Amino acid sequence: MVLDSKFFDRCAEKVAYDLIGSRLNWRSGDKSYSRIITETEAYTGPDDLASHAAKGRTKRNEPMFGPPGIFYVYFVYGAHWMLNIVTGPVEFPAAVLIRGIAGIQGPGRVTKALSINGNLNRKLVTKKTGVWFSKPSGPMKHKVSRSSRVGIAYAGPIGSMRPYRFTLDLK
DNA sequence: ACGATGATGAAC
DNA sequence: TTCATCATCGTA
Repeated sequence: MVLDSKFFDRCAEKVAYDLIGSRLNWRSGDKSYSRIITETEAYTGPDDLASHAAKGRTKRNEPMFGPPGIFYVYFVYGAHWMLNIVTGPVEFPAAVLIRGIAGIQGPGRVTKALSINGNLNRKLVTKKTGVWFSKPSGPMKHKVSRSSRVGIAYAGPIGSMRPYRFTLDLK
């Protein structure tokens, strides 16, 4: 089943957890591709010191304040595009970063593999857009691990501590 | 372990 | 307009 705005209209932490084991789908030309999501991170609101939203509303983070189910794509380190999906509720700045899918580890590598760039920013997550998420309707049998987030030392010891990184546990 | 690389946000 | 910083990655 394709994940719609309703799925993303929940807190980022839950969405990030549920996305593990779900599928990231994309279209390239006339072909479609699909891979299991293996790593995500939640950025949970204005009080989350690791989040861009901790600085308030800016031109860059504007999409985070938008409706759940739109993409937040931004450029870092002069080299890499980061793929995020905004979570609910509307006007509450939160999002989930896609850090890895099967066979591709690292947020910059994911966007590179999918040829994702700023063009996707603010777009709604639908099949029509060309990048979407899906999940089997039955129960999934996998284990999810939690840990602290990567590359956010600027958030300080307290902000960095939150276990908002989710990974698929290979048994 | 470290430099590349350019947009971003805050300061001046 | 300048400056430090950055939700990273490839190379060493």
